[in-house]
Amino acid sequence: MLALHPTTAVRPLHVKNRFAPTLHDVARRAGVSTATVSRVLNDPALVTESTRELVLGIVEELGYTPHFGGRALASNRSNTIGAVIPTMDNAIFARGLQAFQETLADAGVTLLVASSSYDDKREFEQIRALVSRGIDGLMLIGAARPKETYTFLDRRSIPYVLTWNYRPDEKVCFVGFNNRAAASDMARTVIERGHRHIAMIAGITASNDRASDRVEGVRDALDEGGLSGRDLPILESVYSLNDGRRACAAMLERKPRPTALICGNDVLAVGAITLAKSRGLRVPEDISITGFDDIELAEVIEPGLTTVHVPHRRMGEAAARALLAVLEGESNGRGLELETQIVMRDSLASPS
Amino acid sequence: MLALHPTTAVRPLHVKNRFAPTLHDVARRAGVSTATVSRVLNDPALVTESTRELVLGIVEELGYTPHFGGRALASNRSNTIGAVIPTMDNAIFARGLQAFQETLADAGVTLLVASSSYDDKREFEQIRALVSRGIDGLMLIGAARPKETYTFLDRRSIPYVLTWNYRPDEKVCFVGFNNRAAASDMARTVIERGHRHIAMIAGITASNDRASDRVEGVRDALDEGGLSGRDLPILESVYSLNDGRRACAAMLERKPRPTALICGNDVLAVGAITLAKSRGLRVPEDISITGFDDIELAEVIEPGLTTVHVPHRRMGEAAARALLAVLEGESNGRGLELETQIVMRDSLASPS
DNA sequence: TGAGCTAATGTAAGCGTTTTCAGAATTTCA
DNA sequence: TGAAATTCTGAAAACGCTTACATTAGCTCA
Repeated sequence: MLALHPTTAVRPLHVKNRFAPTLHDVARRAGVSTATVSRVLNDPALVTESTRELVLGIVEELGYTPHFGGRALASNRSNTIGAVIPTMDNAIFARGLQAFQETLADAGVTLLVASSSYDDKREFEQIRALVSRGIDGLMLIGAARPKETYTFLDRRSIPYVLTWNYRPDEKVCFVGFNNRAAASDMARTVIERGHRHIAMIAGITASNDRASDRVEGVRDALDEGGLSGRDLPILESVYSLNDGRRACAAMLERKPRPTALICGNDVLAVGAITLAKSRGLRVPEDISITGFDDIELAEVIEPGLTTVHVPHRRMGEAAARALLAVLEGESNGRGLELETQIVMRDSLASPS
Repeated sequence: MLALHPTTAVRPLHVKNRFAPTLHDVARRAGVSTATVSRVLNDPALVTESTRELVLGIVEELGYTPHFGGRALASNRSNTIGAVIPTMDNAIFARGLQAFQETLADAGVTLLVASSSYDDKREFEQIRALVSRGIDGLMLIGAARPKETYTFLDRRSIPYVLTWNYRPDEKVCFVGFNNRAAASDMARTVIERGHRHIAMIAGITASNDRASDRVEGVRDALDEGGLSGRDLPILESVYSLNDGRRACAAMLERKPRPTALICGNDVLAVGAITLAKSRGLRVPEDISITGFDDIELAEVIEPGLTTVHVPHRRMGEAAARALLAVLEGESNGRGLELETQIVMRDSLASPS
């Protein structure tokens, strides 16, 4: 057997489902055919009330649960939708995903979640795993991934929705918000406050269109405001408080010191705020700091974080509905753009 | 590349999907039998090198992915483990779950996640859905659920692990920490600081053994410290900042006003801190507040939250390993108790 | 009454895999 | 060299379910 994966090579010893009753068991016990039992379960209207009750009783008594494999095989339908997110350990995805799942559950559709650890190859593997499980549709985060991934999906004709971003000019089905425009708005607000020395701490932009679009958005605003977008000092940083602190520390070394720090997400911004304060700087008097996402942290930190509010729950719901519509055959597959909103708290002010 | 274009995307409900290549397609193209292709994929050593390479080439060329349903049906095995958590939108579960999934992925096992919205019935439904998908094992949060759920799992002989709690005297397989003892430690620490007027804001204890064990732990410590555990003022509250604020406001009305507020989790504690501050109280000088979990928020709030640190990632990993061990038949199914630790920050001090 | 409906149920053919068993090809060794 | 042992490979039978089609039962109405 495979030496590479010794753990999987060893087959489970216990004999599974030895006691799992089958459709056939139910049918025999009820004295009807398997077809009838199947109908009771899938399309009860086709069956007389008395038979239905009889069968349901037996189902209950035996604790019967349909075997998904058999069902998927026979019907080529799974009532299942998949989602691949970069990581579960991130408040941003969690909220939207929870809403996505709730909307799906209300429609009787099961959600399977997998995570890619921000790795294109891993994402592809996970997509394959989901597809092989017969998912009827797929939700993905953002648009940046290898062409092969899309080719695979198209070849299998799996409908998919891209979320957490919206790009007006692309033909893919986005259900999300315009990261570039939103970041641009935020930067414009900063510029309007009178800041001229602006720096940015961005998320990692490789394979991450949300992060890179936010960078572009900030550059757009700078250019527009008569500052050079190309010369914007940028540091890319992993999504964690400590990395936000580190990046902020580096930015504070610059001469002249930036009077405003635009951060690619709230976690980085909060990290930056805590570092600035620990260095004896007052926020926003000595340095303004802005975020993006509006997670819980933004409201709790002192000073309150001025940031871009993203309607995560609404986005999750809308993505679910878009996918459900396609499955019902009642969608033209057009996407949906959601509005973001700048939340003014206390971390942004005019430079003194 | 219209993702949701109806003509290509919608699989008419009764028409078989003509796009996915099957084992048979691969076999025919390679000029071998389906048995050989299956062997190439599952047990390559059984096949001559030349045949193997030929087949693998075709697999690649066709973009073949085995159909999970067929496989599950034929082999009665799925290399899949399920998890049902109360909600995805909660930092506490997210971190442990991510670690759980990573450990599983390293072993070539897929994780299916479902969420129950803290509802016993819904949890049972989700478990059924997972079981019908042929999961080989299951992870659940806590121990409090109807007997029927356990009966069902036992009848199906699905091995399961209970996490986020550990109860020394029960013979179920727990991989977690002793909530009761940890809460007791925290309360003892508070008492040792000299507090006599202590109140508690707990999570909702119904169907939630973590929350109720924490309450019991605090009561234990009070009794032990010569204060009456039975008389502990308690408010139960949903997991959210605002509900924490509301509960704290109510507690501040009490005469005499508590000098210490023990909270069942960090979110409630942070909510309580922000409310206390907004009422002009100083924390910890006027009122001490403690939490439980040690999420990111605890480190960022001012003052830093004194709380119980839970090794979420280690717990997720350990739970995964425990389950994997059972699947390989090399485990007696005994659990594992992890240590928690009190993290002293600044929100706890002696009463003035 | 019975022809002609409709409604309810049954029969049986797959769906895509794995796996047992048997046969073919190759190697070994007396 | 030929029989026996050893590899490979293929045919075909499951696995649990859905569903097209066939059949039967229960009506209506002339």
